Amino acid sequence: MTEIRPETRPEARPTTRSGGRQRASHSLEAVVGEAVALLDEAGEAALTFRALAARLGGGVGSIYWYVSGKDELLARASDHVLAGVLAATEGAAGSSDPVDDLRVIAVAFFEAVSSRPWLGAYFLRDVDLQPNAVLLYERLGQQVLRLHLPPRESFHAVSAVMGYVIGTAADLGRRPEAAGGDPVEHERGLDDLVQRWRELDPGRFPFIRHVVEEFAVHRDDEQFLAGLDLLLAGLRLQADRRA
Amino acid sequence: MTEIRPETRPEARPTTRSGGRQRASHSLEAVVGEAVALLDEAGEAALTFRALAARLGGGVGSIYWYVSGKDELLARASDHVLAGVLAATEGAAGSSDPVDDLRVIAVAFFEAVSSRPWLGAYFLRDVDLQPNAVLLYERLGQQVLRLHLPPRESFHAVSAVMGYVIGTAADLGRRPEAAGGDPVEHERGLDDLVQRWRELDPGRFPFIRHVVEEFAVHRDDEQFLAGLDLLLAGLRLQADRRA
DNA sequence: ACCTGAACACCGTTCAAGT
DNA sequence: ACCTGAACACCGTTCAAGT
Repeated sequence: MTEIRPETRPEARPTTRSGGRQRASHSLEAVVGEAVALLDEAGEAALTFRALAARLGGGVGSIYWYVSGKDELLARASDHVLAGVLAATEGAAGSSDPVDDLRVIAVAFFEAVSSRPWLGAYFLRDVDLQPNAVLLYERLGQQVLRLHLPPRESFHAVSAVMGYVIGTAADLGRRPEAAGGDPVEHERGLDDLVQRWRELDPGRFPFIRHVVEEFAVHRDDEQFLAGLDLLLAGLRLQADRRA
Repeated sequence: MTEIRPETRPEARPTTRSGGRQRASHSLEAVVGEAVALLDEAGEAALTFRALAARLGGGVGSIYWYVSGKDELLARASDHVLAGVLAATEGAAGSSDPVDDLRVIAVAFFEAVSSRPWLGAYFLRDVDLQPNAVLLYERLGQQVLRLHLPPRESFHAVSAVMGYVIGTAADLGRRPEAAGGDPVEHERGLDDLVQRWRELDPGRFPFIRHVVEEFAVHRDDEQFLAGLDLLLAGLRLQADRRA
């Protein structure tokens, strides 16, 4: 996954005045960039106006000069990350199979969201603040366009892919290792759960008993891909029927 | 959708002592029930320990006798709602088509989550606190079991359906009318967006131009069903191949 | 065994005052 | 035009004190 992060950390530039006192100087880019850095390093709970201000080397109040509040900050942070997804899928529309291309974009999108559980909740909330989200929507859609489905089916197909990506990513991403939690402790908790599920009554829980060993060894990314491929198989079927 | 809510609002029972002073008396059921009522009436932001205590007619501290904190309260609230989904899908395993039955359960699940955007984030977070979530998972799984897929495919199929349901529901449910916002104002904002999208450059945004009129008239539930049917079509295909 | 509510350590947001 | 930081109105959580 391509990270969008300025090469030079956007430090607050202390403008030294003749005499002595310093004032920090920011920019929207610096505010949003540091917010994403804070989120990536320490998770959603760590993004505080006080913590962000400290990182920027200034006061809390100055952040409000650039964003109207925390909602807008997170909306912009979300779009900032999406710029990386767009960059990573720049040439993804090249293959002869539109569904394959759709898949590549969906995977890049998934990778960005699953390591950032907060992203899904703010994706495409405010179109004005999130031009990259609109571009990503359009890029997913352009692959579907090549299937020559009617508008209604085209709209539904892209909505379905986005819903699946965000839902699965948020679901898998909220596990401790994705946030700042201890992976070892998480692994132990998962083993405990598997052990208890192995001992469930097969009469009452035939399904869990049927899949528990798969659950024990599953990998999140494979689980995501398997479901995505079911969805895309359904889409292919629909496209073939229409053709 | 079937609501699980006690017929008699679980008022705090003031235990009158001879002499005069009263003390509220709660129960886990009352605490969780009132939490869900508060969430349903006024949204996630309204669920405050102070507001909940006032509703229960007691002090803030007493809530901590029943739950360890806000996370556990929301996990239990989530499971409380899921009891309704289970009740509503009690006889859903009766048809001759397992995928149809899977669909019925998924729809009931979707209805519960889309009107409660907070639910998805807490679904199946803590298996010990959420027996109904496990039962719902098992019930979805039992339909898949009838397709006689290998464990790995079975596991992936149920994971995919759950991911899609939660993702789409959270996405659609965060629109203002689902929370406590003004539906009229929301409608106006949507009209504005549609108008701006109609004027986008067709060279740069061919997909959005292709679907904008569908977007303008779309209904959330139909959008959900269309995507679900794509996923289920893929699942059917997989089951047929294996047979 | 269970309830109370003041107190604590945080939040996001505002705003008069600065430069 | 932009930055500052004290102040405000909230939070979730704790805990000594009650019954």
